[in-house]
Amino acid sequence: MNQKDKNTEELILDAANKVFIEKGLDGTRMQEIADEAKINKSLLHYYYRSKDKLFCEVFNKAIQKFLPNTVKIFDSQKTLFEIIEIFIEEYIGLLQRNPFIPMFVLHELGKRPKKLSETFSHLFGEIKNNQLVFFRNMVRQEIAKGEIIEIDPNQLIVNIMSLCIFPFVAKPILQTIFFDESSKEFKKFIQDRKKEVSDFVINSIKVKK
Amino acid sequence: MNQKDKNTEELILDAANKVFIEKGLDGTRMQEIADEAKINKSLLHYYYRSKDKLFCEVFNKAIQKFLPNTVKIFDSQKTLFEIIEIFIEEYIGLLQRNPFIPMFVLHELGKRPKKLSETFSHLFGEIKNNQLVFFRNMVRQEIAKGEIIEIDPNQLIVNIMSLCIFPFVAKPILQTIFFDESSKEFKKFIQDRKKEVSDFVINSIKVKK
DNA sequence: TTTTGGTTTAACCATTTGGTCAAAAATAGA
DNA sequence: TCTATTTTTGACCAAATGGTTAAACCAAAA
Repeated sequence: MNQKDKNTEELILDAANKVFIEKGLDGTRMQEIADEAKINKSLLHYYYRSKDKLFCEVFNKAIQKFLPNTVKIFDSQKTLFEIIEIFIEEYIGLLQRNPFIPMFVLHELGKRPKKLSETFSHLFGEIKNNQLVFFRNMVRQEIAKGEIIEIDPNQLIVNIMSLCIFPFVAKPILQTIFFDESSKEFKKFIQDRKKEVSDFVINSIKVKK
Repeated sequence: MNQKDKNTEELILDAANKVFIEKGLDGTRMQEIADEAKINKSLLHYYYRSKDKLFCEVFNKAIQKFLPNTVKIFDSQKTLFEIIEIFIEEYIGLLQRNPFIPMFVLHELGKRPKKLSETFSHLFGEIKNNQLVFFRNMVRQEIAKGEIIEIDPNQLIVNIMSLCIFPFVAKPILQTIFFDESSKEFKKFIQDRKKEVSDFVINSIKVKK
């Protein structure tokens, strides 16, 4: 759908998405969203009532993208290593397409952890009770089979998430220190990580026979 | 030095430190800093001229804490594995004592990458030209000696930094999903990571003979 | 005690900001 | 075409915000 064909409501949401994710809730001015959408500021309130309501729409979309959608990947037919490989490749790919979402979501959650955690608890619940349980069981099975070393499944999951997400959160500092501000080299570095991280993790937990 | 014995200038800096790091530049009100320091708002301008100047003082202190001080650790007498072990233990310890610094520094850098990167380029330069060179050479030597597997030193460094820093940036979401909002369990999880991350990294790169 | 210097305060200011409202414009239905 | 409904606009508002200033305060020197 072309930007021109979209109705005002969608134009606003797109603009709000861009500005909020770039500048955060506190750093965003309603006027700036209106300018970005090329519409009158009053329309923001006409369609979304308040800044906070509009923010919630944006945050909701963002956190749904950010939370890994593992339903398709977590498949009992695949080995643990296959699952890890596919997950890392797909999740880094998702972040390549949405590089600012991690900082946006994590920063807003950090500023208002209680309120936002409660509002979106249903999303976390689904992960906690389904996806995490599946993965933890799989890890424990592989440990029992002697395929991987003893490791706390939670630590393993956080390790994998850290390795995928952190470079996007730290992009400016990494680009300065490692790549002399070259965003091209940084992008290549990220692209390489799809394989690097996968190898790094599997190499660490695999039992060599 | 007791808080009561400090002079106004220090009281302000302490208060600014707390509020800025908690709420970020945009989320911070000058009045809130004054309240925190229990002094009149005009004194903020009397001692620090403007919000931006005060912010710079706070950010400068924060980024200096955040950038790993490896001078003492990077010692040619130690093995690479020793260096990695000590670094991870000490750096996670530093973050335990300053848990909000990573999000603060990375978020502000993300919002104004050009301005802040330029202002603090001297700090980055020192790391780039000394500490990183030392570590990269050490990694290449160990690869040549067959002690560790082939790996891009930059990827290894980013892996280590990711594993140390990310849990602090993602604290609220991790605490919700993994530990049912129990900050006690989260703290134990972090404490355990001092050894977990170290093992995870070394296990991944060590050549088994 | 008086003077002098830095320090602290309250009142004040200009601008910004989220938000409202009534009227105008556009659209759809009869 | 005329009417009813929805959409859009610009003027406006109250509160908040960073910042200024003149006067008050206070401790130390003369």
